[in-house]
Amino acid sequence: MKNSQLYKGSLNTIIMKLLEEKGRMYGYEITQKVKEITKGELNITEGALYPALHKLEAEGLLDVEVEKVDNRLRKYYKLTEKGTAETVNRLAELEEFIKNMQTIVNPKLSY
Amino acid sequence: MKNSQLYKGSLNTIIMKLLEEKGRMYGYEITQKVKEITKGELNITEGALYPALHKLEAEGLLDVEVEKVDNRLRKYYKLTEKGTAETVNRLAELEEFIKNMQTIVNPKLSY
DNA sequence: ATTTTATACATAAGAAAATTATGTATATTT
DNA sequence: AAATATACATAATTTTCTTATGTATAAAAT
Repeated sequence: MKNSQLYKGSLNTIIMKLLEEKGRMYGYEITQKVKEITKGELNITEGALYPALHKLEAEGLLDVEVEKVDNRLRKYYKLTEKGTAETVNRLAELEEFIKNMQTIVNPKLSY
Repeated sequence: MKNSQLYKGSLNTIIMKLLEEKGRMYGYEITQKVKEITKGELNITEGALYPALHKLEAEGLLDVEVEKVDNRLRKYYKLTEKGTAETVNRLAELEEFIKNMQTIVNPKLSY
């Protein structure tokens, strides 16, 4: 894994944003999608992903539906109403975060 | 503290970038500068800052000079040669990270 | 035909990085 | 005189992740 520690704390936001966009996804699908989007730069580990999904579900932000496809189990996750509302906040936070970090990296461009 | 969890993992990069820019800074000054830059959004806690500075120093990325100003102690930190070189890498990682996160938030703008 | 890789879930042990709480001390403001 | 600001520090705990391991089926490669 060549993930820099910068990604720490961003996993929940990433999951929620993808679910907002795609409607529903299963765990493995999320890891592949993120790998694709980041051109292989961010590889979400299973040890991080599954506990994160379980926690979001426990918090009432995600709903899960189990399906069997090709004789293999899939757990499809989607945002609850509460999760959808919270996603708005998380994305606003992310945009602020990006803006702030850009200001730190390149203070000249910030006005 | 209203810090979102997104900032987790970015403290070292923030410290190093500020030191690259200002030459040398002391701990408290760093917290104030970051608060100013982010318009109060990011408040670095002392419990995070001081251990981080000590670790960067132990890794040979920072040098420290103790000074007494107005009868109060200040520990001025600056990048070592190794630290300056490493800062280049960290900033490149940060730019990649920001790019990737932007792609996730706004997939339409990414091509 | 058998081994490896891919798909698909899960959890436990440990590490890393933060929060929260607490402590010391001086200077300034209310 | 009390509260806030400046300036450092660390210990206990929590959060989040990595690493390692486990189960099981399907597809691809040797």
